[in-house]
Amino acid sequence: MAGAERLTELEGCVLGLIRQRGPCTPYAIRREFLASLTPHWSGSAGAIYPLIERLSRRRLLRAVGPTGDGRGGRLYALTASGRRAFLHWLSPPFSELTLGVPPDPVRSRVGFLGLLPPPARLAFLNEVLEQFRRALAKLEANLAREATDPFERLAVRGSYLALQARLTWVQEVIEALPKAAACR
Amino acid sequence: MAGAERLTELEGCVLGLIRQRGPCTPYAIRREFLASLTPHWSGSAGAIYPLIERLSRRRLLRAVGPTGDGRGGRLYALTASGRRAFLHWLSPPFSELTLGVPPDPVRSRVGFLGLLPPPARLAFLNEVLEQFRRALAKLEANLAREATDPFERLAVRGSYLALQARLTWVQEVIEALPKAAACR
DNA sequence: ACAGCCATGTAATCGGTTACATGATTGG
DNA sequence: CCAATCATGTAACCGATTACATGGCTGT
Repeated sequence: MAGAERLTELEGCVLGLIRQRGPCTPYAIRREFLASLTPHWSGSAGAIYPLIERLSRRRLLRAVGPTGDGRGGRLYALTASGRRAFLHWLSPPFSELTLGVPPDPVRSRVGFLGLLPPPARLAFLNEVLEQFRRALAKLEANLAREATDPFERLAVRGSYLALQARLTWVQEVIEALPKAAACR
Repeated sequence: MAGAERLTELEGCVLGLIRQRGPCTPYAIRREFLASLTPHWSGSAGAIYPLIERLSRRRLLRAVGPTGDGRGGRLYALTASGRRAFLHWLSPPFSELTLGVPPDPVRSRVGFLGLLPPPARLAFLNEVLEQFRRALAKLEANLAREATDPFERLAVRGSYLALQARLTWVQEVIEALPKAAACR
């Protein structure tokens, strides 16, 4: 059973994108990440091209033809075992890392807020609040505009709700600020 | 200006922990991550010991004495520039990566849910739902029990709300399932 | 005393980032 | 036609992971 090792999160996403969109060039994949709503993956060439190469050597991807634009690029598609590997990545059971509370750099910092001089705490929180509001507005616009795949839409809705939850939480922290300062 | 390069997320957290708890051994730091509510950092020895070493060479940490347990371990504390670097990490302005929507492997997968055979979709979502409920209960217990630093508490509250938001979102996805299946 | 855990590391590997190189394509 | 951008890569680096090695401490 070839290529049966587990997939990275990024590898799973790339397989999924190619499966959804049909045969793709590496660059088309890159663009998805470059335009992505979450900044977590840079979509750097140094990530994508070697990844495609890797998955090709594992026979999960296969070049299925030239792009035709004279740049020597090629279209890649999933093989049968690629489809299997993708479905396996997509389906339960999931690891703790998949299901657990995702990391949030703002949350980490709030945990250390007591180490900031009290006046700076409110400044921190207000700054975060404003940025969150801005991001939320952008997401709203995005949700209103695009008519994509219903599940992609639901995923975007997920980031919207996540961001909204973070926002109300920050408001809660602001309100708790005097009390927190007192009990230090 | 020595050691003025940016800190990793993990480096920032380690500095913060040592600042909060006072002089620490590397292993004490490891335990924090091993017991952490979010599984994102493993707290592996191979991450922590070299990190402490790195920050020491950058003069952000300094060994301030032996542990006294005869194992040759040492207690580390922040230097003056360590405190500066930490405050800089902790304060605005923040990068896009810090403020943006954090990654969520479940969310990624939901975006590809249309590629799963329809009966498997509900199974996926129910599994996630159950796991989230379980995790939520654990977090509740944790919030009820521990009387820690108020800001750490608020951070835990943040993960609670994040998890809760994910849960209600999954329920929303379940309800949207028939409609989504129809419009494929 | 000895088994098992605590604590401190090290080595190999791996996936992703930044930065660079190169040629094709396109717009003014 | 020439500059800017598109597209395809490659090289060096870097931080974190897993797995391993070693030795002190502790409970029975």
